[in-house]
Amino acid sequence: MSTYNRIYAIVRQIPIGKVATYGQVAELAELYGKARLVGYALYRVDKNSDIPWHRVINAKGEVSESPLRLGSDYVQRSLLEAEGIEFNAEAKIDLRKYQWQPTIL
DNA sequence: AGCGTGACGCGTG
DNA sequence: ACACGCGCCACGC
Repeated sequence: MSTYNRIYAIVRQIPIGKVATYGQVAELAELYGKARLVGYALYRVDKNSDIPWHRVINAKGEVSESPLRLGSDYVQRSLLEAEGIEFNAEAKIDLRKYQWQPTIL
C-alpha cells in the first residue's frame, strides 16, 4: 500500500454531497501536516477513475486550480453543484454545512 | 542518485 | 485583504 493509495482510499470514502479539505484527507490517511501530498496525489488522478477527486477542496472552502486542467477548473464546481453543494458569491463553499464528518470509529 | 515538479496549510506582518 | 516564508514528500526522468 503506497502513500498515494492510502490517500485515494480516503477520498473514495467521501460521500456524495459532501466535501473534504486536503488537510483533512491527509489527517485521515495518517499523513499529519502533509496536505500538499494530497494535492500531489490528486494531480495524478485520472478523471475516469472511481476516485471522487472533485470532492476535495482547500481549507478556505475554495476549489483549488491546477494548470493541468488548462482553465477547466469550473468542471469541478459543476460536479459539486450537481451533487447539491452551493457556492457563495465568493465562489466558496460553506464548510460548516458541507464538510464531511467521518464516522468516528 | 539526484533533480524538478507539483490540486496545501498555517503563521506572521 | 495580500504577500511572504516554510514544512512537507512521492514520482518520473
